[in-house]
Amino acid sequence: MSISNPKQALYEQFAQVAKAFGNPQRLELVEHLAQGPRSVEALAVKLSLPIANVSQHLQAMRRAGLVSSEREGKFVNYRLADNGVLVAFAAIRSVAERHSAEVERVVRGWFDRRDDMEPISREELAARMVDGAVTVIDVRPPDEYALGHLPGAINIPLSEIEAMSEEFQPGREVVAYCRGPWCVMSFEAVAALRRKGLRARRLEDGLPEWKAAGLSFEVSA
Amino acid sequence: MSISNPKQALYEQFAQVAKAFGNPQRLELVEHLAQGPRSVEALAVKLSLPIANVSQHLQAMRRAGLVSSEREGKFVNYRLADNGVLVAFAAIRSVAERHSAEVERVVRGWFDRRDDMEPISREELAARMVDGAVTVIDVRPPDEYALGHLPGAINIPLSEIEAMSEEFQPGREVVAYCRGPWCVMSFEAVAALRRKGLRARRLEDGLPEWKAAGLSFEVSA
DNA sequence: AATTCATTCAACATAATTATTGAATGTAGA
DNA sequence: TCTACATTCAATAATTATGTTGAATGAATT
Repeated sequence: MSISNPKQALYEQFAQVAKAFGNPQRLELVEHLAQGPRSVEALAVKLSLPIANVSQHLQAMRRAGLVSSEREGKFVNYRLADNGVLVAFAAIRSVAERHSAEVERVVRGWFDRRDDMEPISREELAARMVDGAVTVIDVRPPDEYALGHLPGAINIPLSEIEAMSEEFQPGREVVAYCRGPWCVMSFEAVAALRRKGLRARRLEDGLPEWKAAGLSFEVSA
Repeated sequence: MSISNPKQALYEQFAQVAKAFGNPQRLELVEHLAQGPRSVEALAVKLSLPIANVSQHLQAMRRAGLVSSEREGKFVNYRLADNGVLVAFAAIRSVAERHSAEVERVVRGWFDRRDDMEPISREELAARMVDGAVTVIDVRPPDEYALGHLPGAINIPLSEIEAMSEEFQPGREVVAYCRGPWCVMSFEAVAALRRKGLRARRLEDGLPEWKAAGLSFEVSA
C-alpha cells in the first residue's frame, strides 16, 4: 500500500480516522472520554479490560487524532481531541440507526421499544427545567457525575434506583439521562421507575450532547 | 467476539459502520457515489480496480448500510443509502483535517497550500452567481457533470483546461469545483488557470455538498 | 538508591481484512 | 436454447488488526 499520488494519500488518511472508530472497545472509550478526561487505568476499570489493551487502543486513537494525552505525575490523562470527534461518532451512530434493524432489535430485546421510552429532547427538557416541573436524575456513576451534570440533576446510580424510587412523588415526571443516546443505563432506569408506577422518560441523548449544544451544566466541588 | 449484552452489541453495530468507512478504496467509492448512482463496472473503471474487488467493497458497504443496490437489467446500480452517509464522511474528513498535519502536507506537496487556493464558500458563490459576475467551471468528467451540476456551470474536464484557458476573459473570476472538498481536480484546475494569469479560485467543496445544502442544480437532458 | 505504581513496549498467537483468480449465477438478446 | 456479459461467489495468499503476556520505562515516594 505505497502512497504515491495525493488522492490516494488523502483517502488513506481519512480511512485511518474511520478505522480508529471501527472497533467496539474504542467506541466505548470515546463514549467514556466524552464524559471527561480519564487516566488509562480509570478507563480500563470502567471497560473491564486489561490495562495494556486499553493503553494500545488509546494510542491508536491518538495516532488518528481522536484523542490527546497529557502526563500528570504517574498518570497519563487522555481526552477527546475536540468536539469534531463527537460529531463524527454521532454521524456514525446515525448511519447505523437508520440502517439496522439490528440496532433496533438489540435494544428491543432487552427493554421495550426505544420509542416507548418516549425520549424527551434537549430543548423540551431545558424549557421544563425552567418551570421546575420535572425531576432530572443522572444515572451515571458518581465519578462521572462529579465531572459535570445537568443543572439541578440528582445523581442516582442505576444500582440504587430501586431503593430511591420510593422517594419520588408519584405524579411528578422524572427524566433520566446518562452518557449518550444509546447508553443503556437510562433505558434501564426508566424501565425500573415505570415498574414502580412512576412517570419516567429518557433524555434523548446524554451529557456530552447537552454540553456540545452549549447548554449550561454544573460541576461538583 | 460473541455478543451477549446489549451494550456490546450496539458498539459492535456502530463499529461495523465505521469499519465500512475505514478503507481508502471504499471512501473513494463513497465520493463517486455521491455524484450519483453507478453500476459496479462504471465504478471499477473510475477507480481502475478489478470488478470483483469493487463488487466486494460495495457489498461490504451495503451490509453496513452505507449504500443500497438495485438491479437494472444486466447491471446492478449502487447508490448512497441516504444523506447521513455524506454527513458521516464529512465528519470523518473533518477530524482528519484538524488532526493531521499529514493531510495538509500531502496537499501542500503537490499544489500550493490549500489556503492559497482561496476557497470560496457555497454561500458566497451562490450570491455572486446571482450577479453573474463569475464563471463557474465543473472540472469533473462529462458523465458526472451530466448527472447534475451547478446552475450555469460549464463542463471543462481537467484534461482540457489548458486548451480552454485561452477562452476566458483575463479579468473575470473563475471558480472551479469538482467532487468534494478534497477532490484534487479542482486544485489542479485552479493551479493551471493561475499559471495562465487568470483569477481562479476553488469552491470550498463539491457538488454533493451543494445539493445537500438544498441549493438548486441542473441536470443535463 | 531503592521501591512502588501507572503506563508503554515487545513479542507472540490468533483472527480479520484485503486483493486476486477463476468459476458460478443471472439477465438480455440472438 | 445458446451466447454474451455484468455481477457475485469461492478459494487462496498476503497483510493487517487484535488480545495477551511479561518486561521495560518514567515519575513519585521512601
